[in-house]
Amino acid sequence: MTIEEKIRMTARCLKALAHPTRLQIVAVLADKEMSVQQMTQSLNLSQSSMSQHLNLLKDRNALHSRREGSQVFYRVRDKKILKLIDLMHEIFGSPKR
Amino acid sequence: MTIEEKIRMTARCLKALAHPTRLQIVAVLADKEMSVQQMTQSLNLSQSSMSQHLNLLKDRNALHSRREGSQVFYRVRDKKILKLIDLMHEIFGSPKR
DNA sequence: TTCACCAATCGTCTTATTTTAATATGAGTC
DNA sequence: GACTCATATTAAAATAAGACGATTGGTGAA
Repeated sequence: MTIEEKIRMTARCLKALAHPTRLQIVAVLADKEMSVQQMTQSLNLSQSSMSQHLNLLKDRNALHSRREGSQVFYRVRDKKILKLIDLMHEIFGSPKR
Repeated sequence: MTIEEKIRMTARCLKALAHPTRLQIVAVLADKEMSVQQMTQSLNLSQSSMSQHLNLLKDRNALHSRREGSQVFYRVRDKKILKLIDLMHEIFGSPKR
């Protein structure tokens, strides 16, 4: 993997987290797994949108999914992601405007 | 600041880093400051684009700038940002595809 | 197999982001 | 002031991302 590829890759993954809804998803999944419909309700978003966000996060290796019957449960794949978000708050904690 | 605002704020700052060019900028500025033209050359980008990316990063508190005569030098405002990027690599290091 | 339920995908509309070219500002020199 | 070089700003066009309804797919129950 060239350095350019690595950079594109990292940007791609950052982008996955760089959306309010997806940050909320990760926050909600911080300590438990949830089904798509549970999240659809609790974050008040259409099922379609929710599914797309979840799929994106999964594709970028942020989430893991598990099917149980007709439901699909998602959870955070790596707790380090939560650490990353904390670090974000720490760095950009005091808003400029 | 409500929790929703905090989340929007964090997403906003993550978005600032979630672009290949801006990641490169931060990487290049990791250990030194550089003028706009130096970066324009070394990253092979138009002056206008570079200026806009730099301004975005500055607006999000990621960079700091200093004018010296007709030139403007940029540097990373907070070394923690570099830590953040390292953590990114660590988490998303092994690409899925 | 048919139905009901949950999730994923598709098509489209809307909105946001990025790039480019053109123009403007600002500093230093003559 | 006029001129040059370095940055910044603006406006337009190109591209990417997001939302939502409708459709499709998969699962289990009757």
